[in-house]
Amino acid sequence: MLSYTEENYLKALLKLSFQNEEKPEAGTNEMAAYLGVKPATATDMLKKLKEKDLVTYKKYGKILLTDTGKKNGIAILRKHRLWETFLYEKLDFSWDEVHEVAEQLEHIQSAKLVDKLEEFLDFPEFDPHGDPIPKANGEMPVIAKTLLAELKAGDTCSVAAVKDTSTLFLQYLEKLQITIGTKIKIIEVIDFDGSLYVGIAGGEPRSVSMKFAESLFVQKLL
Amino acid sequence: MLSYTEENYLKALLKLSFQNEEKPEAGTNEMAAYLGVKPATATDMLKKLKEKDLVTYKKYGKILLTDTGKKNGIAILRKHRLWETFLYEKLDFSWDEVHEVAEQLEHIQSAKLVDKLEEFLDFPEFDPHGDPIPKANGEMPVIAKTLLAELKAGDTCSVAAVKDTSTLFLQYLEKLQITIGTKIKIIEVIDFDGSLYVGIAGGEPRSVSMKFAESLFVQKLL
DNA sequence: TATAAAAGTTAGATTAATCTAACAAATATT
DNA sequence: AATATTTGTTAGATTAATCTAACTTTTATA
Repeated sequence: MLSYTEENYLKALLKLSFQNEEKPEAGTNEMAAYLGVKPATATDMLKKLKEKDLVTYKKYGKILLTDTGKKNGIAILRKHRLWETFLYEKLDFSWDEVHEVAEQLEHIQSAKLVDKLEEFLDFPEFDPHGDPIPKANGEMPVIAKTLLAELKAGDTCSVAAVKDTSTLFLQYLEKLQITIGTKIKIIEVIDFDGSLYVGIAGGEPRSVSMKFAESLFVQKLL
Repeated sequence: MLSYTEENYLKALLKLSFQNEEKPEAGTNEMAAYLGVKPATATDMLKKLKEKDLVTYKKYGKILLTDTGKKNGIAILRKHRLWETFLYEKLDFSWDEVHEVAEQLEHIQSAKLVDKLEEFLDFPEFDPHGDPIPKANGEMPVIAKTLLAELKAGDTCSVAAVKDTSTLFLQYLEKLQITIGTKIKIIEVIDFDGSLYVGIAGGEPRSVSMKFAESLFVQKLL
């Protein structure tokens, strides 16, 4: 049985492994920063996780999840995203409110609960932020991720997921009435600062910053 | 902010206060036994709870919840019973499965979650075991509790709640197809051993033990 | 390549919750 | 009332997760 804290470390390592496609390994400081603890604390926990065969790592080396570690991490991610979906769809939580509560709910231990919840939600494939929800067997659709910033003038796309899940960004999206599935047309790319002039769901054209365009995953439409 | 453990102590004290109507105060050993810890541990925690003004107690004296302590305890009970209702009604958990998971869910911190959950469940008044669910303001219907064992031959009643919530008893009830609201008619009281000869929902008459009759709360019907 | 900077580790301390063993107080019994 | 039993407390230790401060290793840079 994993402790609440151990689970958080595994989830963090999994998330970090997603962040840098090429290299799924993480560093102690990186991990500590992600979890909001000091590096010394992370080192200690790493030893424990290694003892339990959840990570491979040696002193001053990189950290990598073992198969078991990854399996556990994915199970937690699955719970997190199912709960987010529940909060958003059934309890009318807003986009930016779901995360904090799901952080707690993801640690509830009950295999039956997770599976029943999934069934109750009618086997959703994506959470409210557009991220894929792992299946009970650990499978997880890998989606080609295109940033809005990668598109060119004339392209049209549909919002697929948010890269930045900060409250500030999510609330800004809500204000712009952008949600998963919203259509965006790139009218012009401003080379000077990388900002885009876009049409959102056929509305009045407006400008969005490069930072904005790099925080949104989209699916290019024909 | 209360810790997970502190919350459990408050809930235990509240439950114990319900158990003995007349005297709502509890003893150290009683409380330790209820929580499955050693008396020494309970004493330590008591000091902490006193420090936080959640209980009144002095050395070798009885333990009593303060108003704040009671308010907190009721809030936890409210969450517990709402979650039990959710599991039972929405996720098809059985009577005897809900408790264990609700024990975990009751510690999730989010006022919004509780209130939204209550709304989602359409403001239920009783949980699956027939116990009243406290309202957001702490109000809780106090129901006159009659034991099945108190009735006489010829009486008819409707099952109101279970006193014993052990898995064994709940599964036995399920086997007998007894649930909240089931009608029971007392055909005969066997003075020899206190057992009852009863008709359950108009079915074949059968005998139930005194222990059984003392584990079920009912509402007498005219 | 030598050194400075960054990254990571160790040692020692702290806090919360728990335990055991020994002791003290209150209650019950003869 | 004296004593035995039950009930409750204290002291000291343990474990998990965290910290700070000092130290070590690796990596980057002049």
